[in-house]
Amino acid sequence: MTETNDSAGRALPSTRRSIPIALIRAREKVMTPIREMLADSGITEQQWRILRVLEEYGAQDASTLADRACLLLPSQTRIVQTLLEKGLVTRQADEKDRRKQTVAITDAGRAIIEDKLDDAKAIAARIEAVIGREKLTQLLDILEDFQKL
Amino acid sequence: MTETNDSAGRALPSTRRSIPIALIRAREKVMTPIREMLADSGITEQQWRILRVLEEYGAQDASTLADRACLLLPSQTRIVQTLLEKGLVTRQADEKDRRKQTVAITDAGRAIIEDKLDDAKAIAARIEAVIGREKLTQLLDILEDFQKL
DNA sequence: GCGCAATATTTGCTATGTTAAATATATTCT
DNA sequence: AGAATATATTTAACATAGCAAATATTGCGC
Repeated sequence: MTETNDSAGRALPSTRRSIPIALIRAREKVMTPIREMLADSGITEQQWRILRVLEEYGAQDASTLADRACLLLPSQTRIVQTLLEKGLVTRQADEKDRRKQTVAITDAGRAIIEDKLDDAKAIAARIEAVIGREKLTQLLDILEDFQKL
Repeated sequence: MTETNDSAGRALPSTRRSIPIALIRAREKVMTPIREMLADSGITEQQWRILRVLEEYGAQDASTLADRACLLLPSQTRIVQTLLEKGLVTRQADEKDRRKQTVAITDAGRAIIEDKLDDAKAIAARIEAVIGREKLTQLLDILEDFQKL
């Protein structure tokens, strides 16, 4: 028996089959065209995520937004600040609980999403064409399992 | 027909089934215990990747190292600089082509890997226990397909 | 109703990610 | 050989990631 990668062995699995590295590599490939798409709008990937979540779910407090956009709260705070300066979102304290900040997308923000809609869909379609719808579904399901960790 | 997520429709797929977001979320879950493992060594996740690659493949030039550790060259440069200061790697210009920088791990660097070996393997084992070996293999295979993008 | 623990968000600091420009060395072409 | 070009790496500049500490409110218990 060849024993190249026994988890009880002395060595760690090869970095070629490392889950963390594989996740980064795949993500890098997926994001490259998305960043290109956003470049001429002066919008970053994370700013785009926040706009998308706000459009999809409507106005919401900072914590919920950070969770949905998959950002840490400190990052979210700063990104929302730059989006405020760009006039793409609004932010105001909750009436009932003033600790909470409610963030909402503006028409200008919606306009950016609208503007990139076709490009974004083309990118998604290309991914599906290359990977295949079935594998993408499998992938999403497996990735969801990681939340159990 | 319900038409919740038609790629020819008006809207983008829900952020809940977004590949980029799913990849980040999964990665975050995987990395949390690894960061904890490394915290007391004062080593970051990326520094750990560089050490691991150097140990696995031996001394190599900067570009190869960056590619294998899945880092952009500018990041790699800075990280190697801090690893140099910590005495965990060495760096010297290639004799034949002085543009190239050859990076190698030191004994002190190897000692850190050695030190974390059991922890790292325990983390890997836990992931395999939760996700299952078969799904992990599927995952790695699907993620590899993304390189075709 | 005041003091105090709990909650929600922001700030500060260091390390990376990302892109573009700068450096340094090699190679090619004439 | 010398200029132009190509390659390898580093720097610079700005945005985000991640962690710890600071702020601001709220809710609770006495």
